[in-house]
Amino acid sequence: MAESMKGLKRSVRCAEVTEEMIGKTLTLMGWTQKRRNLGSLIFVDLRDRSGIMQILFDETIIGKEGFEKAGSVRSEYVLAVTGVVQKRGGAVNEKLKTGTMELCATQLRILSESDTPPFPVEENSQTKEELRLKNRTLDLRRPDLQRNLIVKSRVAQLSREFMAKEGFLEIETPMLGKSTPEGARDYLVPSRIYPGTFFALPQSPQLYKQLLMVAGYDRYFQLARCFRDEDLRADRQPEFTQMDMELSFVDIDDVIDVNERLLQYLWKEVLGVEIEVPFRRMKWIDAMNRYGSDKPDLRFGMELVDVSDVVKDCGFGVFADCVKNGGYVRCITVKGQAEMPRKKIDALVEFVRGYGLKGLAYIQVKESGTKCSFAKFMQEEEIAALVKAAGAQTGDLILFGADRFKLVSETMGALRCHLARQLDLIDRSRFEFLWIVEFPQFEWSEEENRFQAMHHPFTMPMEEDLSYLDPGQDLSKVRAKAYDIVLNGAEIGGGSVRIHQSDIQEKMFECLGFTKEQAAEQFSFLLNAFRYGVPPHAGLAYGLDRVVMMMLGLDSIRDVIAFPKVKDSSDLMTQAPGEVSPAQLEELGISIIKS
RNA sequence: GGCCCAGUGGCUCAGUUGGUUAGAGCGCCGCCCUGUCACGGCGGAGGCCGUCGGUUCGAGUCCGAUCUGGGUCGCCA
Repeated sequence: MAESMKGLKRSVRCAEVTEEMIGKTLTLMGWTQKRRNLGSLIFVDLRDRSGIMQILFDETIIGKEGFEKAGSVRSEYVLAVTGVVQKRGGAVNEKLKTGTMELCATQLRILSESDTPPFPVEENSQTKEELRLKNRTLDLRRPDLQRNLIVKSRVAQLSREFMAKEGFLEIETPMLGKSTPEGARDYLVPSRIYPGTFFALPQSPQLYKQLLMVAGYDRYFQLARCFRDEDLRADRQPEFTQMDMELSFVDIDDVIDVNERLLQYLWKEVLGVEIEVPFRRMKWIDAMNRYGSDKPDLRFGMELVDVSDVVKDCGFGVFADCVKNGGYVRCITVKGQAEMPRKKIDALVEFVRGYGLKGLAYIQVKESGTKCSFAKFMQEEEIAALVKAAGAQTGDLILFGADRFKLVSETMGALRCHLARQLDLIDRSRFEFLWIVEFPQFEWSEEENRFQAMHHPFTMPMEEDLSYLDPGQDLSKVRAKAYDIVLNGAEIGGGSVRIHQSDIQEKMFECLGFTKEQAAEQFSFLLNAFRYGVPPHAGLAYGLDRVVMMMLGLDSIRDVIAFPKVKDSSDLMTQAPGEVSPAQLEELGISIIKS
């Protein structure tokens, strides 16, 4: 039978008991982690979000009735225990903060009983995530998830403090907005007043924060919930939080400066880690060439080498033809892996095929001689030239890919990361921050057969490239004043200097294939606002969840979100999304087509 | 939408080339135990192997489909 806590007040959290409290009478409340019944002594590990405190039940002290009650306690029962803090009679438990002490109970109340939990509530759970997510409240009791969410709370708190000190105002922007054509799929919310019309949940507060700059708020900051109806990944949820900011009268360096100091502050305060500023900066094109990624992991080397020039006239048709057709041949040298067995190499070939690369050629620079997978097409000197160009030494394995720029670069970049993980080349304790700058303004969309904005249509082109900002020019030459902040191979944030001149904005829409009418229809509110005096402005947004995930070295974003969605964007715990009543649908003027 | 991995008692797993009553550890239940903290001892309950169909004398084990979860490509301005 559950008892009331009437008349009791919790003194401290379980692991907040200190040795100074020895001799004092305290009341602790929490969940039963473990019960050890020795017959005439019962030990209970009482747990709350602070940690664990051992409770001792001794029949000679608590009496027969209390002792019997203690005997009925099971895992996850919620207890209120009053007792005296004392040194442990037995050995000290080094694993616990409170391991030298125990609470000798004089009174016990069972505030709530518990069914036997479907899986153990413990750190480093081995239980399948599906079961944990179905019982998320139990899962959230686990110390590692509690730590993650506590860190996230602290990051949010410290960011607010820091930004306030820097003169940023926290201003909320709407959740119910207007659907915009480019970008991710929107989550839509039907309007009841105007049947057939819809609000869209924000993919980011982008336009609102620009309007706040136009309105003169100067420096804006917000922890903004954002929504994107796209497929999930280990580091991507449809619903996430941006740490979003925008500044007026600034250029790139001002934004970078304040953000480097913010990150430095967070890492110091949360992890006690000193990170050096300024961070390295790398041009997008260099990142693609050297790492095959716009978010390179700098914790290890194994850079890509372009050997297109070396092989353009070689006998191996795959390589030579690729280069002749405007493609590239790129390789990575894997130190000390010349003896990698065929089976493992085949697995790597399978890996790159997943990215669309047709194959992987290789050279094994062995003690006994060089073994080349395409030797029959090559002269010996040609192979030697390749080995030299790759910078390989005896004992190394060189892997080659050949294809269009983007495909071969990104695939070899992915292979680089894959191998680093497989060969355990990554120092998990390091934090390698990096700014990627000078992104292309436009990206060619095969699907739509037109250029699209790589960042978004409000991003300022680099001044020196403005002459190319014209539908008649080669738009691929335009670079953007955009920047991403990358940490250990993950994009944790990004932003740009925005266009604040209507003529450039109009050109931009023109380049993206918007007619004047379309632009006006979609963005009239922005364009109107821009008629009345726009300050130069720039901003940046972090994925808060991802920042915390990287901070803690976690592999899954679900571990920093209390109630995450699973792969198909549903919620295993609430079963959302769910059907709604016909009456609700009718009110909204919506009919469902059953397929 | 494609590809890959997993699905066996409450949990984590093992199940040999398809062959008699499907195993282990933990957990759970009962009894015993004064210093445990992975407590210990004794005893016990609990699964028809995600689902459907097929091959076979016979399937957890082979084949097909499907469901669920994970990873990934596409997608994510």
